Amino acid sequence: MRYSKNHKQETKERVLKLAAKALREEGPDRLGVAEVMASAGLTHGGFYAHFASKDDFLAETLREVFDHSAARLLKVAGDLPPKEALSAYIDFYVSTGHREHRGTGCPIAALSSDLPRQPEKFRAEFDAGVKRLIAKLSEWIGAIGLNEPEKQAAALLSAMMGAIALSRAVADPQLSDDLLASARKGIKARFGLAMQGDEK
Amino acid sequence: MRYSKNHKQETKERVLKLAAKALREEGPDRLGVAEVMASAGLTHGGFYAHFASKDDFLAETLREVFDHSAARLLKVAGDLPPKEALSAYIDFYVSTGHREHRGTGCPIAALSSDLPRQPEKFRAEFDAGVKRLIAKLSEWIGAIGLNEPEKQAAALLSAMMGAIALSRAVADPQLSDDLLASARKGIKARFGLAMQGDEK
DNA sequence: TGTACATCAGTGAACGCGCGTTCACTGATGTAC
DNA sequence: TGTACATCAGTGAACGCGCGTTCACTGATGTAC
Repeated sequence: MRYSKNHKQETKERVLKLAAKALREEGPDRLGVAEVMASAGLTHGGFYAHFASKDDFLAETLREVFDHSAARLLKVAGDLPPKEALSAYIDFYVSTGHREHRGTGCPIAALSSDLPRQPEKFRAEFDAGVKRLIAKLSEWIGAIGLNEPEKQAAALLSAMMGAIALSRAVADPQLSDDLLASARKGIKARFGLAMQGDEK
Repeated sequence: MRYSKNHKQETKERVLKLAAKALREEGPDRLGVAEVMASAGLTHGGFYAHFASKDDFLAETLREVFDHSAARLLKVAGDLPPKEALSAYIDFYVSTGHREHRGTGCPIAALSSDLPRQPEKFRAEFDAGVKRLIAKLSEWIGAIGLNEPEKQAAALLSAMMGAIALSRAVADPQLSDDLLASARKGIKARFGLAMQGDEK
């Protein structure tokens, strides 16, 4: 089966796109090579025509995930002035919608406790993604006049991802909802942001 | 080898104690039956004399972990008045010491992103542990006069566990340190608690 | 007090299974003539 | 324009390995006589 020039690359991108979702849903350990190839309509043998190893594949997938997340941030808050952007992103992040869609959400919230157990390549990609997000948050925080914006951005991110991670970890829906609402309120208050159209 | 009356129970407790550490370090999926038995000086075959299945074993181990965590909370802050207790516990939790010792730290921070992928039994044990901790935090928060103490306690816990989880997830030590310090500062400020002997 | 027996915590070989990885092969299509 | 050939993305059987689980067996010790 010989195909057009960029057929191979198209296949790889299709596999990566499917893997991006599966990685966040199942985590790096449970995500299987055969499974992700099958989801793309391929057999597992072809995997190594695209990736040198599962480790390499996971690192590439994580990069794809962070790229997509960064694009989404711009879509949600890219055109807004800093204060509104920060507020909109917090509302977008600390939400029941985000909680419910692990496969398309932030990889930091979905994979945090997997990271200490992953190989260096994966962790390096994770660090790069985290730093990119902190840089963006830091821009907004600096622009609204707060000091030590980088450090505050890191703390903000840890509070947001903690809220989503814990809201997914608990099985009790009432506790999960309350936790999310209360965390969002607390986080926004800390940055002097109003509650816009928020329940409670 | 017939032993004294409670020999079997002693063995089980020894296995659970070792598993408690391994569970937090390796996570429920990577933790192996044979491995934990070997760490107790036993062979894997004997495992099923103590546990009905790996799932049952994991749930029992998680309960053991939460019991130990609850005891530790009392040791750290049990005798203090509410405001000091809250402050001491936050300092204890959001610390580099806690970050560095996954195997003996809080299971919520160590396992959060594993939970959505775990069986119901494990998740039920996790919920029970989370609720117990929130109840304790809620007591302190209520006692210092803040309103909606349960919801605030849940948000507090999510901020604390997020700080530890992210500080472990990133590989860059500088970022990890800064993040922890900044998160601790923000969390304590939110609850009107002073920085006692804190760097910066 | 001494002997024979029953108990049962723990052993270790074996099982089926899914995993990541390898590799000889296939066969549709672009290219050369 | 038509035919022969080279290419190479993808196939599928096979590999070694570690996993959770089962089970016939062992042998030191408490108990019965």
